[in-house]
Amino acid sequence: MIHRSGTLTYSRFMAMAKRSTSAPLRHRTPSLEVTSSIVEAALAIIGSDGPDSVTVRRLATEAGVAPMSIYNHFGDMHGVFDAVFEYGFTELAEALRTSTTSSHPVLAIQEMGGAYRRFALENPDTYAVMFLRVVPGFEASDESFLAAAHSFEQLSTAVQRAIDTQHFLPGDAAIVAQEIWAACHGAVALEILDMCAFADPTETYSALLVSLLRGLLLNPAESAVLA
Amino acid sequence: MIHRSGTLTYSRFMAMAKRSTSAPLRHRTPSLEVTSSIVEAALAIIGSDGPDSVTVRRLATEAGVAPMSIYNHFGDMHGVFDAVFEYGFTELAEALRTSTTSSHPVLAIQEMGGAYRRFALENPDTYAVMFLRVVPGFEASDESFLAAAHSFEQLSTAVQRAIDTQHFLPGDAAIVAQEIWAACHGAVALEILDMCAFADPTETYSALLVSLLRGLLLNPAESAVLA
DNA sequence: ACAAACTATAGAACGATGATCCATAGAAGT
DNA sequence: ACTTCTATGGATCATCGTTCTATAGTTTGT
Repeated sequence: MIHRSGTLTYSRFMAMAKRSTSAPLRHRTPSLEVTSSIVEAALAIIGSDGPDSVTVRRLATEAGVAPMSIYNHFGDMHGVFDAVFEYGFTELAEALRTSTTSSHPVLAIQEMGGAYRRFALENPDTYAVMFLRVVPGFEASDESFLAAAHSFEQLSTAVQRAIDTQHFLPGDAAIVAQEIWAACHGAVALEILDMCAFADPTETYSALLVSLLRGLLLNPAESAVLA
Repeated sequence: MIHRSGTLTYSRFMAMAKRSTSAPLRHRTPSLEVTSSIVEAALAIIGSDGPDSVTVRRLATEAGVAPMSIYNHFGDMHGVFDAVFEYGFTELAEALRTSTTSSHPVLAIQEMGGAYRRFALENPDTYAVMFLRVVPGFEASDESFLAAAHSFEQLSTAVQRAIDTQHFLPGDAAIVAQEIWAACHGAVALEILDMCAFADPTETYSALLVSLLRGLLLNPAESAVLA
């Protein structure tokens, strides 16, 4: 019986070529590079073709690594996504940290909100790994949640400052920060999902920030400073 | 070589039993029931084991239907999820429509926000199909988006009323409704994803509604009526 | 310097998945 | 009653994550 062969892809060609060489000639990637090259390849695939396209075989090919190395270094595919998750939140924390140019506590939060959306729109698929359930069965590890918590702290301290300086109504900074985070996430998520059919996403986002911040102000009249 | 057999599940037992019967004895499900039974089975599986567990074979088994019927009726698996998507938004629209008991326009919106969260928490996995990207590659059809739009209209008309009665600041009702929707979705999404480590979700949600509505009020002092 | 422990390698293999094809036969419309 | 439609059940395909195997390159301890 003749097995019907599929299309001849480049990887198949390479596999056949390697098989035909008489000398074994295995190349071994240095141990320290393996982990980072796998994560970088994953980020590249996520960015170009989306998280669904990150398969063991393709990831190994694009990282220049054996499929088994993924299991050696990350346990399973979820481990790779966990690394992506953690990396994403590290980047997000950095983006939030460097976003505040204003000395005004409320304006600083507004700028932070802008940086949040910018990050999401620049890395929509990474954002989807972090905040949507695009990877079936994946749940972030405790260590990765620490990175997420670090992102949250950036906002939380800014909120605390706004409360301490009596710009915001007195209250629990954690709850207020969570309110702002939820609002920003919701707007960005709907935008990425393309569920803003009836309103311009950019306009909605800035309006939402202004509305929410106005509601949090001790003196709502102060909202005039919010551009 | 002895093939190591897996656990003997009920479906396996049934499959073996069927295979051993000599008479064909096919039963045919009436055409009209097939579609609904498939969707109902999908909803049942989603509710009990999550969207990932909805496979062609299991869905066919639990719906009492041949695997091919799924393709005959829905084209592919995405078609089934599209039906779930549409059904979910139909239910959501109904939940929002029947939620407003108050005659006060702003309180009505607040009640609607409560109904939104209640729906999401009662059907978290259906909500995930609607608002998270839990089904790889699935995108809702245009018809299903109409159902989603109908849900949005419930909120949009309530917002228009709050603007017309001069409770809210003057502005585009679509944008304001989108702001509220985004905030509610964001809070609920983070709660379902269990990313509210530092603040109680229930407290955060009601606080977010109050803060945002206060920011939207023509006279923020009126926010005292928001419980 | 040499031996042992570690781990990356290629490749086959397994079970489960979505999807397609097929001939048969029951249900529905004329 | 006859024709058309379509559900059935089973085989089949490619691809997926994962595991196993033997081999061999790298690192480390003595």
